[in-house]
Amino acid sequence: MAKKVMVKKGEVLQRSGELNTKVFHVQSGLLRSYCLDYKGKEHIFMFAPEGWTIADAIPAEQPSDLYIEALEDSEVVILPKDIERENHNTATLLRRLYVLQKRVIMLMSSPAIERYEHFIETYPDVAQRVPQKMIASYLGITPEALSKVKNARRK
Amino acid sequence: MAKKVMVKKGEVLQRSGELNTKVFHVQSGLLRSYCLDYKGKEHIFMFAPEGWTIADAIPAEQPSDLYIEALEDSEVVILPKDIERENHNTATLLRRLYVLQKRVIMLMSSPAIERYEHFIETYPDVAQRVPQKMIASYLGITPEALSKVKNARRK
DNA sequence: ATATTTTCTTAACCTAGGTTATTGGAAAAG
DNA sequence: CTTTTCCAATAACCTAGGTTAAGAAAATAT
Repeated sequence: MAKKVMVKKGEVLQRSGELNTKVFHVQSGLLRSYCLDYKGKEHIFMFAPEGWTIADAIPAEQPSDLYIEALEDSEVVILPKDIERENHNTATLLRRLYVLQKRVIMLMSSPAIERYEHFIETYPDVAQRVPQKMIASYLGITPEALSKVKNARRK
Repeated sequence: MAKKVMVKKGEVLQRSGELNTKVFHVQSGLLRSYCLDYKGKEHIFMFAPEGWTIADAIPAEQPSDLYIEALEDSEVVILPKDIERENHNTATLLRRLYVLQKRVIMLMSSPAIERYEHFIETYPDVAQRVPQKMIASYLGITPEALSKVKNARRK
Protein backbone atom coordinates (compact mmCIF):
# COMPACT_ATOMS: atom_id res chain seq x y z
CA MET A 1 0.00 0.00 0.00
CA ALA A 2 2.52 2.57 1.18
CA LYS A 3 5.77 2.89 -0.71
CA LYS A 4 8.95 4.78 -0.03
CA VAL A 5 10.73 6.77 -2.72
CA MET A 6 13.83 8.92 -2.99
CA VAL A 7 13.23 12.15 -4.88
CA LYS A 8 15.75 14.62 -6.24
CA LYS A 9 15.61 18.37 -5.68
CA GLY A 10 13.28 19.87 -8.27
CA GLU A 11 11.27 16.71 -8.85
CA VAL A 12 7.52 17.20 -9.04
CA LEU A 13 5.53 14.56 -7.15
CA GLN A 14 2.10 15.83 -8.08
CA ARG A 15 0.82 18.27 -10.67
CA SER A 16 -2.22 20.54 -10.55
CA GLY A 17 -5.03 18.93 -12.55
CA GLU A 18 -3.92 15.38 -11.84
CA LEU A 19 -6.21 13.10 -9.93
CA ASN A 20 -5.50 13.66 -6.34
CA THR A 21 -5.14 10.29 -4.64
CA LYS A 22 -1.95 10.53 -2.61
CA VAL A 23 -0.61 11.81 0.66
CA PHE A 24 3.12 12.38 1.11
CA HIS A 25 4.96 11.89 4.35
CA VAL A 26 8.44 13.40 4.45
CA GLN A 27 11.09 11.34 6.24
CA SER A 28 14.01 13.55 5.27
CA GLY A 29 14.45 16.59 3.05
CA LEU A 30 11.89 19.25 2.23
CA LEU A 31 8.80 19.47 0.00
CA ARG A 32 6.53 22.34 -0.87
CA SER A 33 3.03 22.62 -2.30
CA TYR A 34 2.02 25.55 -4.46
CA CYS A 35 -0.60 26.72 -6.91
CA LEU A 36 -0.43 28.89 -10.02
CA ASP A 37 -2.68 31.92 -10.43
CA TYR A 38 -4.28 33.13 -13.67
CA LYS A 39 -1.06 34.97 -14.50
CA GLY A 40 1.03 31.86 -14.01
CA LYS A 41 2.50 33.17 -10.79
CA GLU A 42 3.37 30.66 -8.05
CA HIS A 43 1.92 30.87 -4.56
CA ILE A 44 3.39 28.55 -1.96
CA PHE A 45 0.69 26.93 0.11
CA MET A 46 2.94 25.09 2.55
CA PHE A 47 6.38 23.72 3.29
CA ALA A 48 6.86 20.19 4.59
CA PRO A 49 10.19 19.44 6.29
CA GLU A 50 11.06 16.13 7.97
CA GLY A 51 8.20 14.57 9.88
CA TRP A 52 5.47 16.52 8.10
CA THR A 53 2.69 15.25 5.92
CA ILE A 54 1.69 17.13 2.79
CA ALA A 55 -1.28 16.67 0.47
CA ASP A 56 -3.94 18.58 -1.38
CA ALA A 57 -6.98 18.83 0.92
CA ILE A 58 -9.33 18.60 -2.06
CA PRO A 59 -11.54 15.47 -2.00
CA ALA A 60 -9.80 12.41 -3.42
CA GLU A 61 -11.83 12.05 -6.61
CA GLN A 62 -11.17 15.59 -7.79
CA PRO A 63 -8.22 16.96 -9.77
CA SER A 64 -5.60 18.59 -7.62
CA ASP A 65 -5.30 22.37 -7.18
CA LEU A 66 -1.73 22.08 -5.97
CA TYR A 67 1.67 21.04 -7.22
CA ILE A 68 3.91 19.17 -4.84
CA GLU A 69 7.64 19.46 -5.43
CA ALA A 70 10.93 18.59 -3.72
CA LEU A 71 13.05 21.57 -2.63
CA GLU A 72 15.83 19.25 -1.46
CA ASP A 73 16.71 15.62 -2.15
CA SER A 74 14.12 13.87 -0.01
CA GLU A 75 12.97 10.55 1.32
CA VAL A 76 9.19 10.37 0.99
CA VAL A 77 6.56 7.82 1.94
CA ILE A 78 3.63 7.86 -0.48
CA LEU A 79 0.29 6.82 1.00
CA PRO A 80 -3.06 6.38 -0.69
CA LYS A 81 -5.35 9.32 0.01
CA ASP A 82 -8.12 7.35 1.71
CA ILE A 83 -5.77 6.54 4.54
CA GLU A 84 -6.81 9.93 5.89
CA ARG A 85 -10.31 8.63 6.30
CA GLU A 86 -9.32 5.74 8.57
CA ASN A 87 -5.92 5.75 10.09
CA HIS A 88 -5.08 9.48 10.11
CA ASN A 89 -5.58 10.54 13.67
CA THR A 90 -7.90 13.34 14.52
CA ALA A 91 -5.25 15.22 16.48
CA THR A 92 -3.18 15.70 13.31
CA LEU A 93 -6.16 17.04 11.38
CA LEU A 94 -7.00 19.43 14.20
CA ARG A 95 -3.45 20.71 14.18
CA ARG A 96 -3.51 21.29 10.41
CA LEU A 97 -6.82 23.09 10.87
CA TYR A 98 -5.34 25.35 13.50
CA VAL A 99 -2.31 26.19 11.37
CA LEU A 100 -4.59 27.17 8.50
CA GLN A 101 -6.83 29.23 10.76
CA LYS A 102 -3.80 31.21 11.92
CA ARG A 103 -2.68 31.66 8.34
CA VAL A 104 -6.05 33.03 7.21
CA ILE A 105 -6.20 35.40 10.18
CA MET A 106 -2.67 36.65 9.46
CA LEU A 107 -3.32 37.09 5.74
CA MET A 108 -6.35 39.21 6.56
CA SER A 109 -5.19 41.22 9.49
CA SER A 110 -1.40 41.59 9.50
CA PRO A 111 0.92 43.56 7.25
CA ALA A 112 3.67 41.73 5.33
CA ILE A 113 6.42 42.47 7.84
CA GLU A 114 4.48 40.87 10.69
CA ARG A 115 3.66 37.84 8.61
CA TYR A 116 7.37 37.57 7.84
CA GLU A 117 8.36 37.77 11.48
CA HIS A 118 5.73 35.22 12.44
CA PHE A 119 7.01 32.88 9.74
CA ILE A 120 10.62 33.19 10.91
CA GLU A 121 9.63 32.48 14.51
CA THR A 122 7.42 29.55 13.62
CA TYR A 123 9.69 27.89 11.03
CA PRO A 124 13.25 29.08 11.74
CA ASP A 125 14.76 25.97 10.13
CA VAL A 126 12.75 26.23 6.92
CA ALA A 127 13.68 29.91 6.66
CA GLN A 128 17.37 28.90 6.53
CA ARG A 129 16.84 26.27 3.85
CA VAL A 130 14.81 28.03 1.16
CA PRO A 131 15.55 31.12 -0.94
CA GLN A 132 13.96 34.40 0.10
CA LYS A 133 11.68 34.47 -2.88
CA MET A 134 9.97 31.31 -1.62
CA ILE A 135 9.36 32.87 1.76
CA ALA A 136 7.90 35.87 -0.06
CA SER A 137 5.67 33.57 -2.07
CA TYR A 138 4.47 31.87 1.11
CA LEU A 139 3.72 35.27 2.66
CA GLY A 140 1.72 36.34 -0.37
CA ILE A 141 4.09 39.12 -1.52
CA THR A 142 6.82 39.56 -4.14
CA PRO A 143 10.52 39.11 -3.31
CA GLU A 144 11.04 42.81 -4.07
CA ALA A 145 8.41 43.75 -1.51
CA LEU A 146 10.03 41.49 1.07
CA SER A 147 13.40 43.14 0.48
CA LYS A 148 11.84 46.56 0.82
CA VAL A 149 9.87 45.78 3.93
CA LYS A 150 12.82 44.19 5.75
CA ASN A 151 14.88 47.20 4.83
CA ALA A 152 12.26 49.60 6.13
CA ARG A 153 12.20 47.93 9.54
CA ARG A 154 16.01 48.06 9.82
CA LYS A 155 16.05 51.83 10.43
CA MET B 1 -23.06 17.16 28.13
CA ALA B 2 -24.56 18.93 25.15
CA LYS B 3 -27.10 21.65 25.78
CA LYS B 4 -29.34 23.60 23.50
CA VAL B 5 -29.77 27.36 23.81
CA MET B 6 -31.70 30.10 22.04
CA VAL B 7 -29.59 33.17 21.35
CA LYS B 8 -30.71 36.60 20.25
CA LYS B 9 -29.18 38.51 17.37
CA GLY B 10 -26.09 40.30 18.61
CA GLU B 11 -25.42 37.94 21.49
CA VAL B 12 -21.79 36.92 21.92
CA LEU B 13 -21.30 33.22 22.65
CA GLN B 14 -17.54 33.33 23.04
CA ARG B 15 -15.03 36.10 23.46
CA SER B 16 -11.40 36.29 22.36
CA GLY B 17 -9.18 35.53 25.34
CA GLU B 18 -11.67 33.25 27.03
CA LEU B 19 -10.79 29.64 27.54
CA ASN B 20 -11.78 27.86 24.44
CA THR B 21 -13.69 24.76 25.45
CA LYS B 22 -16.80 24.75 23.29
CA VAL B 23 -18.04 23.86 19.84
CA PHE B 24 -21.28 25.37 18.52
CA HIS B 25 -23.64 23.58 16.21
CA VAL B 26 -26.22 25.81 14.56
CA GLN B 27 -29.70 24.33 14.21
CA SER B 28 -31.34 27.51 12.95
CA GLY B 29 -30.20 31.08 12.44
CA LEU B 30 -26.70 32.32 11.67
CA LEU B 31 -23.49 32.77 13.65
CA ARG B 32 -20.15 34.30 12.73
CA SER B 33 -16.65 34.08 14.13
CA TYR B 34 -14.25 37.00 13.90
CA CYS B 35 -11.03 38.37 15.31
CA LEU B 36 -9.85 41.89 16.07
CA ASP B 37 -6.56 43.21 14.72
CA TYR B 38 -4.13 45.52 16.52
CA LYS B 39 -6.18 48.50 15.36
CA GLY B 40 -9.38 47.03 16.75
CA LYS B 41 -10.70 46.26 13.29
CA GLU B 42 -12.91 43.16 12.86
CA HIS B 43 -12.06 40.38 10.42
CA ILE B 44 -14.72 37.74 9.86
CA PHE B 45 -13.23 34.30 9.88
CA MET B 46 -16.36 32.35 9.00
CA PHE B 47 -20.14 32.31 8.81
CA ALA B 48 -22.15 29.38 10.17
CA PRO B 49 -25.72 29.05 8.89
CA GLU B 50 -28.09 26.17 9.76
CA GLY B 51 -26.38 22.79 9.87
CA TRP B 52 -22.87 24.17 10.32
CA THR B 53 -20.51 23.77 13.19
CA ILE B 54 -18.37 26.67 14.35
CA ALA B 55 -15.49 26.79 16.82
CA ASP B 56 -12.04 28.21 17.31
CA ALA B 57 -9.53 25.66 15.98
CA ILE B 58 -7.03 26.61 18.68
CA PRO B 59 -6.24 23.74 21.10
CA ALA B 60 -8.81 23.42 23.87
CA GLU B 61 -6.60 24.55 26.76
CA GLN B 62 -5.64 27.85 25.17
CA PRO B 63 -7.46 31.18 25.19
CA SER B 64 -9.54 31.78 22.09
CA ASP B 65 -8.42 33.99 19.20
CA LEU B 66 -11.96 34.37 17.93
CA TYR B 67 -15.24 35.89 18.98
CA ILE B 68 -18.40 33.96 18.14
CA GLU B 69 -21.57 35.97 17.76
CA ALA B 70 -25.16 35.52 16.57
CA LEU B 71 -26.09 37.49 13.44
CA GLU B 72 -29.70 36.33 13.68
CA ASP B 73 -31.81 34.85 16.48
CA SER B 74 -30.48 31.29 16.52
CA GLU B 75 -30.96 27.85 18.00
CA VAL B 76 -27.56 26.52 18.98
CA VAL B 77 -26.31 23.24 20.43
CA ILE B 78 -23.25 23.79 22.62
CA LEU B 79 -20.86 20.84 22.80
CA PRO B 80 -17.70 20.41 24.87
CA LYS B 81 -14.60 20.90 22.74
CA ASP B 82 -13.13 17.45 23.27
CA ILE B 83 -16.02 15.95 21.37
CA GLU B 84 -13.97 16.77 18.28
CA ARG B 85 -11.36 14.34 19.43
CA GLU B 86 -13.70 11.36 19.61
CA ASN B 87 -17.02 11.55 17.93
CA HIS B 88 -16.39 14.22 15.31
CA ASN B 89 -16.06 12.35 12.07
CA THR B 90 -13.00 12.69 9.96
CA ALA B 91 -15.00 13.59 6.85
CA THR B 92 -16.19 16.80 8.51
CA LEU B 93 -12.67 17.79 9.49
CA LEU B 94 -11.41 17.09 5.98
CA ARG B 95 -14.13 19.29 4.57
CA ARG B 96 -13.26 22.15 6.94
CA LEU B 97 -9.63 21.71 5.92
CA TYR B 98 -10.52 21.93 2.26
CA VAL B 99 -12.60 25.07 2.75
CA LEU B 100 -9.68 26.72 4.52
CA GLN B 101 -7.20 25.65 1.88
CA LYS B 102 -9.36 27.28 -0.81
CA ARG B 103 -9.63 30.40 1.33
CA VAL B 104 -5.86 30.73 1.75
CA ILE B 105 -5.28 30.19 -1.96
CA MET B 106 -7.87 32.82 -2.86
CA LEU B 107 -6.52 35.34 -0.36
CA MET B 108 -3.07 34.96 -1.88
CA SER B 109 -3.81 34.68 -5.57
CA SER B 110 -7.12 36.36 -6.44
CA PRO B 111 -8.06 40.04 -6.51
CA ALA B 112 -10.97 41.25 -4.35
CA ILE B 113 -13.59 41.09 -7.11
CA GLU B 114 -12.91 37.41 -7.76
CA ARG B 115 -13.01 36.59 -4.08
CA TYR B 116 -16.35 38.39 -3.95
CA GLU B 117 -17.76 36.43 -6.88
CA HIS B 118 -16.50 33.17 -5.43
CA PHE B 119 -18.16 33.99 -2.11
CA ILE B 120 -21.50 34.80 -3.76
CA GLU B 121 -21.44 31.55 -5.73
CA THR B 122 -20.43 29.46 -2.76
CA TYR B 123 -22.72 31.01 -0.14
CA PRO B 124 -25.62 32.65 -2.03
CA ASP B 125 -27.94 32.34 0.97
CA VAL B 126 -25.51 33.90 3.45
CA ALA B 127 -24.87 36.75 1.03
CA GLN B 128 -28.59 37.64 1.20
CA ARG B 129 -28.71 37.57 4.96
CA VAL B 130 -25.76 39.70 6.07
CA PRO B 131 -24.88 43.35 5.40
CA GLN B 132 -22.33 44.08 2.70
CA LYS B 133 -19.77 45.27 5.15
CA MET B 134 -19.65 41.80 6.67
CA ILE B 135 -19.02 40.27 3.28
CA ALA B 136 -16.24 42.81 2.81
CA SER B 137 -14.81 41.86 6.18
CA TYR B 138 -14.87 38.17 5.22
CA LEU B 139 -13.10 38.98 1.94
CA GLY B 140 -10.39 40.94 3.73
CA ILE B 141 -11.28 44.37 2.31
CA THR B 142 -13.17 47.47 3.48
CA PRO B 143 -16.83 48.05 2.57
CA GLU B 144 -15.72 51.11 0.56
CA ALA B 145 -13.39 48.96 -1.52
CA LEU B 146 -16.16 46.42 -2.13
CA SER B 147 -18.47 49.18 -3.35
CA LYS B 148 -15.76 50.49 -5.65
CA VAL B 149 -14.79 47.13 -7.06
CA LYS B 150 -18.38 46.07 -7.78
CA ASN B 151 -18.93 49.39 -9.50
CA ALA B 152 -15.83 49.00 -11.62
CA ARG B 153 -16.99 45.63 -12.95
CA ARG B 154 -20.45 46.99 -13.83
CA LYS B 155 -19.12 49.02 -16.74
C1' DA C 1 -44.55 58.07 13.58
C1' DT C 2 -40.26 60.05 14.83
C1' DA C 3 -35.73 59.73 16.35
C1' DT C 4 -31.53 57.25 16.32
C1' DT C 5 -28.40 54.22 14.76
C1' DT C 6 -26.61 51.40 10.78
C1' DT C 7 -25.57 50.75 6.25
C1' DC C 8 -24.20 51.88 1.49
C1' DT C 9 -22.21 54.80 -1.76
C1' DT C 10 -19.22 58.35 -3.68
C1' DA C 11 -15.22 61.06 -3.75
C1' DA C 12 -10.50 62.90 -2.77
C1' DC C 13 -6.46 61.59 -1.26
C1' DC C 14 -2.82 58.23 0.61
C1' DT C 15 0.11 53.96 1.14
C1' DA C 16 1.51 49.12 0.90
C1' DG C 17 2.85 46.39 -2.18
C1' DG C 18 3.26 45.18 -7.45
C1' DT C 19 5.88 45.75 -11.88
C1' DT C 20 9.73 46.23 -14.64
C1' DA C 21 14.39 46.84 -15.22
C1' DT C 22 19.24 46.76 -13.81
C1' DT C 23 23.16 45.25 -11.22
C1' DG C 24 26.19 42.10 -8.86
C1' DG C 25 26.97 37.92 -6.58
C1' DA C 26 26.15 32.94 -5.67
C1' DA C 27 25.10 28.35 -7.33
C1' DA C 28 24.84 24.87 -10.77
C1' DA C 29 26.05 22.92 -14.98
C1' DG C 30 29.19 22.07 -18.57
C1' DC D 1 37.55 26.68 -14.49
C1' DT D 2 34.11 29.02 -17.14
C1' DT D 3 29.60 29.62 -18.52
C1' DT D 4 25.04 29.90 -17.53
C1' DT D 5 21.33 30.13 -14.60
C1' DC D 6 19.42 31.70 -10.36
C1' DC D 7 19.06 34.94 -6.57
C1' DA D 8 18.98 39.30 -3.81
C1' DA D 9 18.80 44.12 -3.74
C1' DT D 10 17.66 48.67 -5.46
C1' DA D 11 15.16 52.17 -7.86
C1' DA D 12 11.40 54.48 -10.57
C1' DC D 13 7.04 54.15 -11.39
C1' DC D 14 2.11 52.18 -11.05
C1' DT D 15 -2.28 50.29 -8.96
C1' DA D 16 -5.40 47.99 -5.75
C1' DG D 17 -7.15 48.87 -1.92
C1' DG D 18 -7.13 51.83 2.60
C1' DT D 19 -8.60 56.24 4.99
C1' DT D 20 -11.47 59.93 5.96
C1' DA D 21 -15.43 62.38 5.28
C1' DA D 22 -20.11 63.27 4.03
C1' DG D 23 -24.72 62.44 2.49
C1' DA D 24 -28.82 59.34 1.45
C1' DA D 25 -31.41 55.32 2.44
C1' DA D 26 -32.57 51.48 5.51
C1' DA D 27 -33.27 49.40 9.56
C1' DT D 28 -34.08 49.75 14.86
C1' DA D 29 -35.50 51.70 18.68
C1' DT D 30 -38.51 54.93 21.37
